[in-house]
This record gives sequence, C-alpha cells and structure tokens, in this order.
Amino acid sequence: MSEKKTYYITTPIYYPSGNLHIGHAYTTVAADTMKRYKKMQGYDAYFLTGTDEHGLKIQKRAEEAGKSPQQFVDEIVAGIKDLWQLLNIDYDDFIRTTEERHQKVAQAIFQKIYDQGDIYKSEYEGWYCTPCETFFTERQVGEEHICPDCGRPVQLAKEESYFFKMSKYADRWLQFIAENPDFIQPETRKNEMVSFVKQGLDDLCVSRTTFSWGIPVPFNQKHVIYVWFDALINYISALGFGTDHDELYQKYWPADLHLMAKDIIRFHAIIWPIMLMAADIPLPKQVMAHGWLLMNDSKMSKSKGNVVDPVILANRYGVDTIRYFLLREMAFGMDANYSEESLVNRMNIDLANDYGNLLSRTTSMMEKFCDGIVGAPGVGTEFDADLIALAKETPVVVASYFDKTDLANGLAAIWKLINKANKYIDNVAPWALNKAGEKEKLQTVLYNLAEVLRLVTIMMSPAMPNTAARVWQQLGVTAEQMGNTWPDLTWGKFPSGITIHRGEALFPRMDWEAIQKEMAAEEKVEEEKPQFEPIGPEITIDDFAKLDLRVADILACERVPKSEKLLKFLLKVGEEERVILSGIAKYYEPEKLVGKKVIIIANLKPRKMMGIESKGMILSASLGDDLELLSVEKMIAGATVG
RNA sequence: CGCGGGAUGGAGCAGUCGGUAGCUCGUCGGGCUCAUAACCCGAAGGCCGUAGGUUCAAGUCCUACUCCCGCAACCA
Repeated sequence: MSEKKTYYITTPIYYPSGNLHIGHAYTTVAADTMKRYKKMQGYDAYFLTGTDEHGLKIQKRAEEAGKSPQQFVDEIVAGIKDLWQLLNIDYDDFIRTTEERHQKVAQAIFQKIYDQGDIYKSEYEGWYCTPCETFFTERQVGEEHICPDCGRPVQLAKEESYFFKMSKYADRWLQFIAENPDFIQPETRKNEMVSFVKQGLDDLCVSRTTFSWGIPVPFNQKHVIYVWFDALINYISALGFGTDHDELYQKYWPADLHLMAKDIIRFHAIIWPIMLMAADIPLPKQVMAHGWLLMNDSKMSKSKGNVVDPVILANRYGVDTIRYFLLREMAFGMDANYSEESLVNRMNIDLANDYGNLLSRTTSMMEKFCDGIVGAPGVGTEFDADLIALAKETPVVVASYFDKTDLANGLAAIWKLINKANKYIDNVAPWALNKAGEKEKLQTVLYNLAEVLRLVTIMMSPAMPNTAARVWQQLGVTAEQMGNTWPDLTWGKFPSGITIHRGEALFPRMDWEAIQKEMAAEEKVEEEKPQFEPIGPEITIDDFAKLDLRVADILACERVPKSEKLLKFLLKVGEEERVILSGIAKYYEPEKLVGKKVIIIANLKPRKMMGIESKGMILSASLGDDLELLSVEKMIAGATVG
C-alpha cells in the first residue's frame, strides 16, 4: 500500500458544440502542468478532464448538422482528444457525460437529494417561445416580450419543473467560506461570490421538459436533468462514486483543485458545493478561476470570428512553445492579451535568446575547451558563490509559486536563474580562462553551467515536457542520470566525467515579419478555394411562393447608435415607406447606399431590434467574410422578384 | 442607478501589511566574442485617469467623477 499524498486536479468538462480554442487549451495545459509538478514532488497525482455533452444547444447543433446528438458529439470529442494528445496532455481519465458510468451516478445523486426533500416539484414560470421550445428570462425577452433567438413574441407559460433548495443552504455556504477563506481563488472572485450569495439565493430549476437530450430524471421520465447539475457531478462520477468500484473515489476525493476560467466560477464555487452539502459528500479543497486570453481586448468567441486554433499554432511554433507562452503570459488569475506577435516575441527572447542560447554557448565551450567532457568542480572564481546561491534558492522559490498554482511567476523565477547564468558567463569569461591556461577554474565554471542547465531543465519540465527530453538527448544523457523529481534539484548532482555533444538550436529564432508574409500567402491560396456552405434541404415551389420578394429603393441609411453591426434603412416599396434593419455595418458605408435598388423580403414578420422595428429583410450574398447586397438597376420599387 | 473588471514611463504588466515607483519588451550609448545578428553593462523616459479627503507619510485607504472593457443586449 502506498502512503503517498494524493493530488486530484480537474479541468471543467468542455461543451462540445464546436472545436475548442486556445482558451480551453490554457486551462488544460495549466492543469496538466500542475499534475506533472505534483508528481515530481512525490504526490500520487490524478488529472481528470472530459466533455459535457447534454443540453438543448447540442441537440440543436446536431439537428442542424443532420446528425444524431450522439454521433455529433462523438466526432467533436474525437477532435478534442486529438488536440490534447497534440498538446501533450497527460490526463488520467476523460469523462463524457453521455457515458453510462456518469449517468447512473448523476441519477443516484438527484434521487438522493429528492428523497430527502431538497428537490421538489413546482412550476417554472417564464417567457416561452413555442417555435424555439425555450424559456427566457424577463430580461432576455425585454420590454417587447420577443424571443431573443427568433424575434417572435413569447408567451408567459408555466412548466412543471423540479427545483433544488439552494436557498436552504445559503447560510451554511457562507459559514463554510468564512471558515475556509482560501476555498475560492483568487480573492476577488471570492468576494464576488460572497456578495452574490448575500443578496439571497433562489432555488435552482434543475429539470427541463422542453427537450430530450439529457439524463432522464429517475422518477419522472418526462424530465431531463439540468445540464449544470448533471455536468458538475462528473468530478465524482469519474471516480466511481457510489458504485461497487469506488476505489478511486476513496483515494482521491475530495479534489485538491477544480481549475476553470472565470466565467463559470459561480457554478463551481456556489452550486457545486451546495449540491455536495445536500448530498452529504465532502467538498473539494479549492476552486480556482483564471482569466481569459483576450483578442485585442475583447473576449474570444466564435461569433466574433476571433478564435485562435491551437492546432495551427502548435504546428507552426511547437507544442512546448505554445505551452510556455500560455503559462507565462497569463498573470495569475488575470486576463491576458493574446497576439501571435507576442507569442513569437516570447519564443525569441525567452526560449531562443535566453535559454536555448545558454545551452548552445555552454555546450560549445565545453567542446572547444574541454573536448566535451564535464569535469569535476574544483577551485572556481569569485563569481561562483553568487550563481550557486541562486541556483540553490530557485527550486524553493519556484515550488512556492507552483504550490499556489502561480505558474507564471514560477516560470519567471526559473528565468531569473537563466539570466544569472548568462551574466555569469560574461563575468568569468571562460574564453579568457582558456587562453590563460586556467584549466581548473575553467572546468569548474563549465561544471557550474552544466549544473544550472540541469536544474533549469528539470524545473521547467512540467510546463515543457518535450524540451527536457530533447535537451537530455542532445547532451547524450538520460533522464535518470539527470534526475526528474524535485528532490533531484539539489546542487552538485551533475555526474562529472560525462561527455557532452553540441546539438542543433533548441528553439530557432523566427522572424515575425517573415511569418506574416507566409501567412498572407497562405491566406491567398485559401481565398482562391472558398469554403461554400452546403446546399440546404429540398423545398417545394409552394414553400418558395410564400416569400414575397420586392425591389426597394434606399431612401436613407444610417448606423444604429450603440450597435456594431446594424444599419437602419428607410426604404420605398411601391407606395409604401418602411424601415428595415440589417446587420451589415461592417461591410458598407451607410451614405454610399442611398439610391441603390435592393431586394427585400416584404412579408417577413416585423421584429424589433435595439428598440427599432424592422419590417422585412434585405437580401445579400455572402461567402466567408465577404458580403454584397443584391440589387437591380432599373426596376421600379415595388416590383416583384421571383 | 443591471453586474463585474480596469486606468502606473513608447508597448505589455508587477506593486503584498500605506514609508524613497519596479519588471519584461522597445529606444539610445557602450562592452564581449563562447553562442541562435545572440549575450553583458549603462542611460533616457512616469506629477501612478481626474478632483477632493484621512494620515507625519497614499499608486496603495475613503468619497465623487471621467474614460475603456467584459457579461448582458444585438448580428432579419
């Protein structure tokens, strides 16, 4: 039986409605690095990630793609697993909420909380859009009471629902936080959560009847369990909680750290602990929210078209470069700005100039001055003590940051040692020692450098696992010889007498200007091969006849204040004048459109946007990022189109 | 008054318990030659968003205000 201390870390289970972006990669790389670090510290570390596969959105996406929900998520999940493999993510388990092992546990917990009276049946009252089969909140439908998805009016409707008595546990939660002030990290997030709960907790609606893609409520098959209630349970269902095989649960629960981005902290910091309280299960030790990687100061999202595909980056720059950049650039808990230029910068400065070049110049001097042999240290120089002191101190400092999950500062501390070593070379000038025939001093200096490189490489290996392997290979040594645990970081363990070979540059410098040019060239090739939308399902002539298409004159056109995308058109259709809004501000200057004759759908049900009623829709052709309004030249406004 | 975050040298950020304002990049000047046009040294550059207040002392605490951003809303 091993008496090792355990460390259980999780990422959120991601929602596979599309491919993941660099932000998801950050969370997962950070968790992976923590796991590897804890293993080096002697922990029995366990790392869980996975996918949250239920819910209306997935069901809809699947329908749009003409697939069954299961088939749809299977394909995306395969892509996610490929991505994690590419990024060298060493997870111990990958849970999917559609797996039977998860569904059973989720149902059992739902049942348990129900049996003790903390889940009760009531009615959910809200604004319901019948065509969309969705409830919306008061705020979502606005004063006009229209569906935010389709624009049609919504009705106040009641639905039978199960509710979870969160309110009952609010005081207990507050007390728990008071007793465990470090439970929610960082502190600003804790303050946010506490003030949220102090405002009063509503009971949570935990079942739905309006769609079917979910886990059925065990005692009422009409209902499926609310996705978040379902999803959070993954952290224990993956460990076999409540089954005959709960060895993992016994061993690893409670989790040491749930890691996530700040947008879902509320679910992990409030709902999940209260669920566990209700189910009488121990709470995790800590939940931690990190910031976002922002694109030009705005959040990455698919609709903005500013997502960054980690696969492309990893292929272009190397996996460890991406991992290093993400971990180093994200200040603890805060947002960071992403740009490919800053990535290239980091790589060139930190990895190529500082670290790679240190290895390069060290091995080069060894070959030139000592035939590649690392000799035993003897009497050195006046600069040695300083370097060695820092080399002894650094593992302690790095560990203190890593223990707090502050990976950025931990890495920064490693780089301080790297910089010190570069400075040391300039100070001792080994080439001068060589000329002067100071053999012993020279040997000592080179030994010190080799030892610093060993320490540095081991310390960064949780973040950059491939790099360590490459360095050892290049030096012609094994990981076992060099050490791969934290206790191996004691000064002086470099085995003397080893012959070292100089290799290729570890991280070749790249020229950002040149990369940009290449990218531009690639884009051009892509432009020539546009991605067309697939042809939609067949319709009849009767379907088409329902559309009343007309020619309309643009009498006036202006931007809608406060809206990025909307233009407001005043149009003449026959004798009638009407207002139509269109989301094409990105493509046209409003002034230049006046006088054009465009095609509109004249019998489309009006819809209000930004408080303005839009009566119809202007037709346009689009492909990729490009868009052009359909227009005619001489037909009179009001003419039919067909 | 919807909620929240931010405003610090050219850029990106640190600034913990209030006590002489730091880091990385960039710029300028110098050094070295082992190295991936790299490395090392030095310099210039900030009234810490604005206005008040507390204090012997405020970037750091309090109040008000301005501006930016995220969520939200919207992309027919």
